[in-house]
Amino acid sequence: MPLQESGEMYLETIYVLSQKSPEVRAIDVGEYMGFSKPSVSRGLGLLKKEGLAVTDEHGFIKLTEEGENKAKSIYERHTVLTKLLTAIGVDEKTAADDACRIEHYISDTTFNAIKAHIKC
Amino acid sequence: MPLQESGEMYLETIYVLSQKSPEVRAIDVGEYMGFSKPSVSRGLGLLKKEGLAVTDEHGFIKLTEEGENKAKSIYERHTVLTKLLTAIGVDEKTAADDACRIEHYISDTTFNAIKAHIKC
DNA sequence: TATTATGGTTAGCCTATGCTAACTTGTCAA
DNA sequence: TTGACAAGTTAGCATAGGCTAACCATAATA
Repeated sequence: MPLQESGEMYLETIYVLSQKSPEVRAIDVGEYMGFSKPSVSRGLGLLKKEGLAVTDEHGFIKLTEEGENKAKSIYERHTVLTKLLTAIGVDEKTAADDACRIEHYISDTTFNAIKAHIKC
Repeated sequence: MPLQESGEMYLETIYVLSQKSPEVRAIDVGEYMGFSKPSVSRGLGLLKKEGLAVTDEHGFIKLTEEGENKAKSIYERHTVLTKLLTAIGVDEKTAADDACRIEHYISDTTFNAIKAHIKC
């Protein structure tokens, strides 16, 4: 099954948190996203079932190669969209918030067009 | 309750269809959206409960003033987003498809920025 | 050692929103 | 008049994805 918005958000959050510290726990993900422990537990379970994440013996969450690739591409969408929006005058915070929702819904075609456009 | 994506789509569809003909029936909405009759029936019921639509004695769907205003603003997002995407090189079809999803998720701030940007 | 705090899971509820099956109702033609 | 089709509704199923309550396990501390 392709990831839904929810799954993409968990993936992206794990990725972002692991940039700051490699020791990412479920509780950190929940805190960051404002979700309860059980929600994270299930969300994470789905990522594991899809082979996108694993937890090591200490309970730290690691993305698999596939998971990391997906997370990176989602995160790239996030940054590119944020750049596009700030470039046309949207404030930083709103741009990031909107990008965070939009990032799950644009096609590759559109994403590539935006990326090319921003480079100009 | 604020409308969800689903409700916005029903509203927009009714609006679009009533531009072509004022006699819009639930079955037409379902056909246009590719949804079953019961789905439309429920969706429409929600719009009625929110005071956004009514059905007349012949079963034709009419938007209330509030419903029409909302529908217009959603549709405007759709057209503006489509324009933005085609302007940066996305093909017509993809632009419309993506706009159709994104339109429900952008803030007023971002929308206004895009509108202003396009006018340049 | 016994208690408590922390982190994770399980069970089960709720809403949104799609679906099918089956019913109702109204119109129209044989 | 009756039978059939078209449109709409009702009942109930499924999935996604939040939540709380309650439980388990491990680690830290009195």
